[in-house]
Amino acid sequence: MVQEQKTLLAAADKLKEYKIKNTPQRQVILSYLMTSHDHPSIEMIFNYVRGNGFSVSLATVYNTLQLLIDNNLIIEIAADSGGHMRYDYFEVPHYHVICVNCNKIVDVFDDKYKKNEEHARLETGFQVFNSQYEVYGLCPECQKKLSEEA
Amino acid sequence: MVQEQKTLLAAADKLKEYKIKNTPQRQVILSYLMTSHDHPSIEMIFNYVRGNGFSVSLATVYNTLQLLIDNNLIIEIAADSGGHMRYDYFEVPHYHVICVNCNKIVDVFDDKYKKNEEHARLETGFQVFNSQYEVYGLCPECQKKLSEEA
DNA sequence: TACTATTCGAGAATGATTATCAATTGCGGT
DNA sequence: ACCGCAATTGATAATCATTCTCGAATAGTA
Repeated sequence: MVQEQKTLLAAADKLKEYKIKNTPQRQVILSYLMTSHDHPSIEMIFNYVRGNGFSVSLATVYNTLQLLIDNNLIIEIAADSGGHMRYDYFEVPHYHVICVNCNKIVDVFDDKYKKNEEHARLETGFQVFNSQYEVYGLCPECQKKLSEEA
Repeated sequence: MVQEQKTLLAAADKLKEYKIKNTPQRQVILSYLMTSHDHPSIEMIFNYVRGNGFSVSLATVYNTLQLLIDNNLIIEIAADSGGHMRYDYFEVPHYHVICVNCNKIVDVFDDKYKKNEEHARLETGFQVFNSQYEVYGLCPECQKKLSEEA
């Protein structure tokens, strides 16, 4: 069985696990998010689905992503200063380091920041579902580029 | 001297400190963010400025906020599921606990989460400017409301 | 006070997101 | 395996937050 089919099945399993009705569009979108590590934008997801021979509309991409967010399967990242949201599968907790110059997003797989969730619960009385941490700065490439310009 | 004038002067000082040209609009917007703890939206800021007898346009509010963000004086929070950004003065590090039901934002003044910035720097080589942490959950009021409905 | 670069502001333009609704489809029950 | 129906899809229109434009007004400086 080829890799593509495997990840489609893995996505189907995940949908069943979360009691989300399975459709081809949802399967492809989720499998893309589960395997890609490029924090895609809406547009990238839309193109990916069509590029793989499935029909899809923008409305469906938006609806599906909202559904996955509501189920805490993915998170939304406000990285792009151009107002483009980016999406990321979030089974394994990690945080994002974002370049304010080129908008690159780097994953750091360390979940220490999650420890604050318990503190937040005690402090506020909230029932906590999730949390996310973002670091903003200049990536090594942009540091070099900008120092050369100066 | 009345409180309002004091905070306007404080805002003017802050602008000078950051070498940002002082204008009435910027002074009022910054002073509002410095003193209010309600994480206002664009619309709230716009109404506040006009309501205090200053002329302002939406474009100016957007421009000013972007300027303050670029100077790390304030941060942008993607709290409102309706796509409304919220803004917060960020001199004292703290994180936000956000209710996914009513969009309420609660401040928690604990900067432990900031410790991860050093880790991010070592891990990625980024030059780190800032970081923010958000916790998502249900506030006590919405917990009660939703359990009564069920 | 005069100069100049910067900022302001009203409205237009843009573009991402949401709404609409008829046609289609997944899926539990028979 | 088939039915029936609730849920989903998708093309398009509608909405609305944000950005752009550019002439007028203004802040800071000498």
